[in-house]
Amino acid sequence: MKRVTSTDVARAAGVSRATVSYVLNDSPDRAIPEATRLKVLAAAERLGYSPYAPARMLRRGRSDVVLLVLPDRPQGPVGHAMIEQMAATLATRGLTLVTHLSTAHGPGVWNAIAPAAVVGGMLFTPEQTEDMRRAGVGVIVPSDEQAAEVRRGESSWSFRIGQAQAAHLIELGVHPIRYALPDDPRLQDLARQRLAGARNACREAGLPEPETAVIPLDLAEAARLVDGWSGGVCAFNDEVALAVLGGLRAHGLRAPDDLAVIGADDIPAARLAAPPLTTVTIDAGHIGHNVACYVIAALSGEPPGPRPDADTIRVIPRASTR
Amino acid sequence: MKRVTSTDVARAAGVSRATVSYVLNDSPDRAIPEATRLKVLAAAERLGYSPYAPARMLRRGRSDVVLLVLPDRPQGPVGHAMIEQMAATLATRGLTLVTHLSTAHGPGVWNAIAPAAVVGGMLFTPEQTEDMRRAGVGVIVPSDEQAAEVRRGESSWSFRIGQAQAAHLIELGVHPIRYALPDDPRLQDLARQRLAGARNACREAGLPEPETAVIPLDLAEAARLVDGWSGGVCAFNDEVALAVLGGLRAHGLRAPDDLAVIGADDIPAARLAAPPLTTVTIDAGHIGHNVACYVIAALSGEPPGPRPDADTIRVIPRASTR
DNA sequence: ATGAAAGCGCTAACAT
DNA sequence: ATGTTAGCGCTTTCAT
Repeated sequence: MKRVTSTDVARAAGVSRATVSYVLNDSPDRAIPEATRLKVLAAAERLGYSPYAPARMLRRGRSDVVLLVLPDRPQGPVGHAMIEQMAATLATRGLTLVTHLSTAHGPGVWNAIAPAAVVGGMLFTPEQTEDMRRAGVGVIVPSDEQAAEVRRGESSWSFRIGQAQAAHLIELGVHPIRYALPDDPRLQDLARQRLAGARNACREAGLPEPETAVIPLDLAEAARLVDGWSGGVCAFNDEVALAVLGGLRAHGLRAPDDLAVIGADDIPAARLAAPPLTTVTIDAGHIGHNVACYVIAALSGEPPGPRPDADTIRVIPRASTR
Repeated sequence: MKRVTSTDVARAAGVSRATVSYVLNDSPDRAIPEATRLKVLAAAERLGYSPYAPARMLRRGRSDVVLLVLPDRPQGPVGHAMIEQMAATLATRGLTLVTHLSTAHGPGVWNAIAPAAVVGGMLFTPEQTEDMRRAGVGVIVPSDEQAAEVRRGESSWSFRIGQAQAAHLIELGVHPIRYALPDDPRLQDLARQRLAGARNACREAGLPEPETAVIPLDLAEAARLVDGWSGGVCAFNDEVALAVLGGLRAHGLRAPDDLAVIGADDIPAARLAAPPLTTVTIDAGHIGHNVACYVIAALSGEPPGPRPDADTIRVIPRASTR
């Protein structure tokens, strides 16, 4: 299978390679008569020509690819919607989004695809950042400053999810408040951030720190662990919340009377649980769009736009609280 | 931010660019004395050199990137494990896996990254295949023959999942058997295949075709729709199954006594449901590994290996049947 | 209005 | 054992 090059198109159209390039990129300040234009376009179409990306990149010194590096954990519907919206927004500027799981097999992906920008679904190590810089990546998200904010626990969406959960329980006057952690090692980073948010909400309300417990996704174990609990519990996510609900059921108890339970992420199973699970959700599309806009701005050297609004997080009250 | 090139390394090491290239790719049948080798390696390390992918691709005429194109629907834990394992296996051969959502914003991704192979999480249109060929993609999965098999409903894993569900119910002597479909439009293709598998199992057992019903992920709706059902139901996936279970509960009925329910995918919520949900699961790691091996073989021009074994699909019996 | 030619960074065939 | 050199396919400056 031989590659069709711009030379082929030039020959077929009876013009030079330069002219082909001008037409196909419709270069500004270039006067091409309609006749030639059409000839070239027709030839390109007929031959099924598409410029070879590596050569184009090499010459122009930049790429139209944005790389999203995801942490090694399944993306639920939220993550999916985020990626989808991000890709859509980037596409409006001719940018293509590809993703990669960050299990770090082999060396950095950025070397393999030389993207214009890299967006992290998590924080990067300084070595990684350095490596990306050397690979010629122009824009890195989160930037050093953004990463620092997250590390200080001031800004991440995860933090605010934890906050919203606890705030909801506090508003309901539930007490004491506990925090149920996942046992999956891949979720520990996220859990730390969400927990920090919940702690913060308690502190601000003048309440004691929530007690924490690791709840595996196993009915028998969960039942054992929730024995004697009362008040309310913020679960790391909906799955952990379902485990708590199940543990409760095993004792013949139920939410919210015996224990108020709030989850996070609003997975489909949440609304179908017994009882339906109160949860916290995040406007994934909005976030995806925002990130994409940030990348686009940064790539064109513009100053970073305003921070995304705070109203992307919402409690969805259902029967497991209230 | 200036790019570090092999010229810089050559200068720093006091050798030619060719030597640098030889050392870094440790080219076979090239005798490089240890002394030079170390000098070059040290210089490269110190300067933080990494070869520029586009230039390398241009010269070698091939890429080390494999592109996985996913259909526009959230990947559960199964999809995630599959991708993860596939990436791991590919990495052992120096191949990097990147993924892309196939919502077809803009033109094909393959033009943007010129991958060595493209693997589809779904079928490609003939136009897409043609486009990929022209973009120089060497290996395409599914191949035309594989795609034809899937279209004939003979081979896809989805088909076999449906089959396994119905077979389990049949073995239990449950009757009649229904099939519960999802209402998410993004799942219709998959649903068709799984349903076909269930139909096939019924036919082979000499049973009538299962009646179908679309069950939205909403308790009230589900309750209305399952009213009067008896026997057993194969749900498209665990979420639909949870809706059925919820609908049953609303009538004060329960599985398996009033209706046997079997799901698919074994999402975490399945084992936490009331009652715990019988489901069908697939050995994602095994599949990911197989696909990767197929790609590796095809890239080296070898004949395609043997078909993956059939034992990657398993019923996990829990309380909602039996 | 169009073409000729240089060169992006890299590898590999061919010297030396 | 190492260096010289010719492109890979593309865009773009400069000439015509």
